[in-house]
Amino acid sequence: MLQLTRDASAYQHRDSLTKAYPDAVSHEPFIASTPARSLKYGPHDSIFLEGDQAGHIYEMVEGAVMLYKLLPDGRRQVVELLVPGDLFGLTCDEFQDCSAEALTVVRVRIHTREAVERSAELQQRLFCHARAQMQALRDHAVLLGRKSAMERVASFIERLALSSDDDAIRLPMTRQEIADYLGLTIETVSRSFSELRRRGLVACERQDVIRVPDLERISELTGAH
Amino acid sequence: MLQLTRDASAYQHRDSLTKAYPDAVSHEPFIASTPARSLKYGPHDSIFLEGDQAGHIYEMVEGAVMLYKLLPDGRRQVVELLVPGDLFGLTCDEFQDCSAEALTVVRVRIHTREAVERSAELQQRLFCHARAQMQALRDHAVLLGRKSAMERVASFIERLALSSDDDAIRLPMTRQEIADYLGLTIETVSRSFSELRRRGLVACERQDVIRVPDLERISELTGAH
DNA sequence: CGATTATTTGAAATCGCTCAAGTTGGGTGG
DNA sequence: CCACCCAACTTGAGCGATTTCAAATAATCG
Repeated sequence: MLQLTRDASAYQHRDSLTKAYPDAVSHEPFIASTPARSLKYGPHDSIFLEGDQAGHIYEMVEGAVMLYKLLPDGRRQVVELLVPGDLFGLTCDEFQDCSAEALTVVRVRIHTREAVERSAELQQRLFCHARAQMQALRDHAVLLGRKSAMERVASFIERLALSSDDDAIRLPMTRQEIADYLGLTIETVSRSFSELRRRGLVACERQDVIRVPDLERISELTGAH
Repeated sequence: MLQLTRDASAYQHRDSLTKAYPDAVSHEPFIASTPARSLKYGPHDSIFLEGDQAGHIYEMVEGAVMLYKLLPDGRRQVVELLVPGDLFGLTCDEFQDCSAEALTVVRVRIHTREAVERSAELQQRLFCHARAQMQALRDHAVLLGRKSAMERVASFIERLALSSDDDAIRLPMTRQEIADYLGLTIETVSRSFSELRRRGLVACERQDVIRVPDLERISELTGAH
């Protein structure tokens, strides 16, 4: 039976957004019992689009995926970043309410609705997962509604750094994708990174690999401390 | 068993944010089977605070509630508006991740976690409800991250108007609360309303009651059409 | 190595914010 | 019932953070 226990563990293993290099971050299957189909995507591959028939449940095994929505004039807002262990694609509706695109090489396992309906344990984890994602969305609403550009970028780096076990943090997204996630323009994101570099708070090895010598000083800039 | 069916009905009855006057919008119990405790709050009463022990599940029966988060320096972001039929207060964690405050006179029914764990039908509705709230949060992320001030206000009015059966729409929130919901300042919200009034797109009877003669023209301003 | 794309930087414009008065309106008590 | 009061709202002026527009530079991939 679905237990509404105080268990955040289902959302703890947020790792591979951050791995310096996306070498096989394997992840034990979320849904062990099912003969699930496995799929692989390359960077920038579309997984599904807003409005698509919502068929099954995707379980992240490796890589990073973004969920985004578009306005008719082309403005884009990235609403979620997904890493191994995360689930997505499940709606109560008939259709997807946002689009999903692979940021890196991505492996997902695909489960049918029926498989989910059969497994009580799965339902519980699914539910807790939804709650955790909701918490993340609320935090993101605070970021989008109330934080300055620098605070947004610092929050983003802090999140990556916290979930990284490596010293070098790989940015899984282009500047444009980061901008669309943080509700900024690409130029503002770039300027914020430059400013942090100038201040010695981040070091860039390559465009997409950064080092954070002192995470504490980044955290002070997030607005949440 | 928890059915992951394509059923958005659990989230359809968004009504009383909009009733011109909050006269007893009664709502059939979401959870019929439980001997649930009922509670009443007045406008601006706090229901719980971020960090409070997360005990039970609240079911909205009457009125409107806002969920919000604060940054340490006092900046506030309203992350959700709740109306009869909505559920809140349920976390996977031990603690509330945001605060809840009554906007109007509010009646809620309170259920224990145990009661929820006993009812399969309830779990399903709870789950679908969480999905629907998530969709709302994603839409709100688009608003906060990508829409102009006028587009935000128009989106807000459109939402109220769509869920209103009356011609007169009662704003259940002060300008400050609207501002904190839309990620703006109180002055910007006020100026946007004035601009809409000047253009004849809304008429104000009182500060907190407006009329929308032509909803179509408001919709054109939301950025989503 | 060259072409192409992504990123950075600069300068100017703009939208929304801040600060500072006014104004309105609803409620209260005389 | 009216005058007053207080809080909520509106309006104005100036400022500033972020965007926009335009190049320049750097990185990536054949």
